[in-house]
Amino acid sequence: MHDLKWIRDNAVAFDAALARRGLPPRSGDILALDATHRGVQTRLQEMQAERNDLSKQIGLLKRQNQDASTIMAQVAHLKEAIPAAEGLDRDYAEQMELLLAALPNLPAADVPDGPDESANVELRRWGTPASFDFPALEHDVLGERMGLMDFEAASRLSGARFVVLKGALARLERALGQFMLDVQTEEHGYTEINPPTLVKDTALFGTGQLPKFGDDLFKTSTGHWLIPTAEVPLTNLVGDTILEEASLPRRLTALTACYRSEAGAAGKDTRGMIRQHQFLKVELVSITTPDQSEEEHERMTRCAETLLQRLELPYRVIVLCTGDMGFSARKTYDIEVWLPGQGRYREISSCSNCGDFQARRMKARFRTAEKTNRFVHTLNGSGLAVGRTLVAVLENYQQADGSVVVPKALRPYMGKIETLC
RNA sequence: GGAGAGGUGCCAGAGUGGUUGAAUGGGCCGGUCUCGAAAACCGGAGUGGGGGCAACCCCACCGUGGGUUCGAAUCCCACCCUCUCCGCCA
Repeated sequence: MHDLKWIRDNAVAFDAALARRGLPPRSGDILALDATHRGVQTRLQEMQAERNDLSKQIGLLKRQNQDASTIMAQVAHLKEAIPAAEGLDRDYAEQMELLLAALPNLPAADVPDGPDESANVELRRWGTPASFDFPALEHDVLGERMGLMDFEAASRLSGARFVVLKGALARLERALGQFMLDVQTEEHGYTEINPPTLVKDTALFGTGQLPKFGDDLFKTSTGHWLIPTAEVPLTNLVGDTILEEASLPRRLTALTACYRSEAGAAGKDTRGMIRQHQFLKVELVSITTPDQSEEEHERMTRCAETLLQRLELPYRVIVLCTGDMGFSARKTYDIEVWLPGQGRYREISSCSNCGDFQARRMKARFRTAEKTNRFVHTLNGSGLAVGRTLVAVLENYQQADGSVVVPKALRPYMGKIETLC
């Protein structure tokens, strides 16, 4: 949600920032509506003040058992005017809300401009893609050959874009989740949360999925939504609260199932378990002061990278250009892991700084030393999508005979299993 | 799912349709006292919005949204949420 006051004072900058997102200028519409709204508001408030004043006089007279009919006649003309003005006021406020809620966050100054993913900029690489002396296979081929990954069964149960994992492979996914959570909580200071995965629409509004992107979500017959990411419950945890500045940053993590309808992804990644309706993800969320937010963004990204380094999976980090960023983000780093079977890097984690965009929507403030309340900054990122990490492990650790070696970092979680075959 | 109780400020907890933005207690901030602290006493303090260079003025807010009224925390309706009991259930 945008700050209307800021737009009033920075209309040109606002439109310029929208332009970087490929959007037409909106400050004209917004400020015109704002002026009209404030005019109505002023008139309404004047009438309310008059009514309050006269009503007080009526109260005084009545208590003294005197006749108040003269004053009551004076106030009569407001009887229609005030409700009418109130209605207008509400309408304009609602229009403004719709107008602002539909606009995405403004990109940070150092985000590269560009229309789509082709303009993203690679920042760094870690690790060297292994060269196999045999043709590398894709994860789904490996998994099915081992009899540990069953897409047919999944489609009988649930249709397309689901998978059944079995035996050692199911355990490997569990091991990955445990490993990631342990590193983030024990080494990086994140507090583990086990949140609901069904939420109300207010929560989705707070993080920006609603009102615009409901099509991407699953909704239950009870009106609940299945979360597309644990960012939703984790971030909304601080919604409608005032935090003490000293308690920031707050770092939260959760391992949850995530659900996405993939409505706009028809035909994309239909094979394998790259793009599923349901997947596990370890999410990281930080709630910070504005001062801390940029540094925290870098830190969070490193926290996610650490996992790939421990797993010895080659990756690269890119910064998304203005045209490729999500709705709520002002800056986003994607971490892409190397997939030998596909012969390319593939997104495995996305770390976004949302500034105070979400905080304004869900009213998350902090109290400063001067005792004024300001909106917090929220940052969120996956501390890795577990399913895609599983894919990366399979493809990077595959052997000539089609078996897969368990990465060292996961051994403690795998019991006696050292190889999947 | 059935029955009941309730949602008021940082917390607890009053509140008769009319100077109630809201008693009281705790906590918090400032001060007096003290070498310092505690205790005691005095004082201060909500959030958002509109206007003004400013002192300051005005409006709204007692779960949410409507309604009745000159006037609503208080009365009416709907919804949401919480708690207790019963039923069902992993």
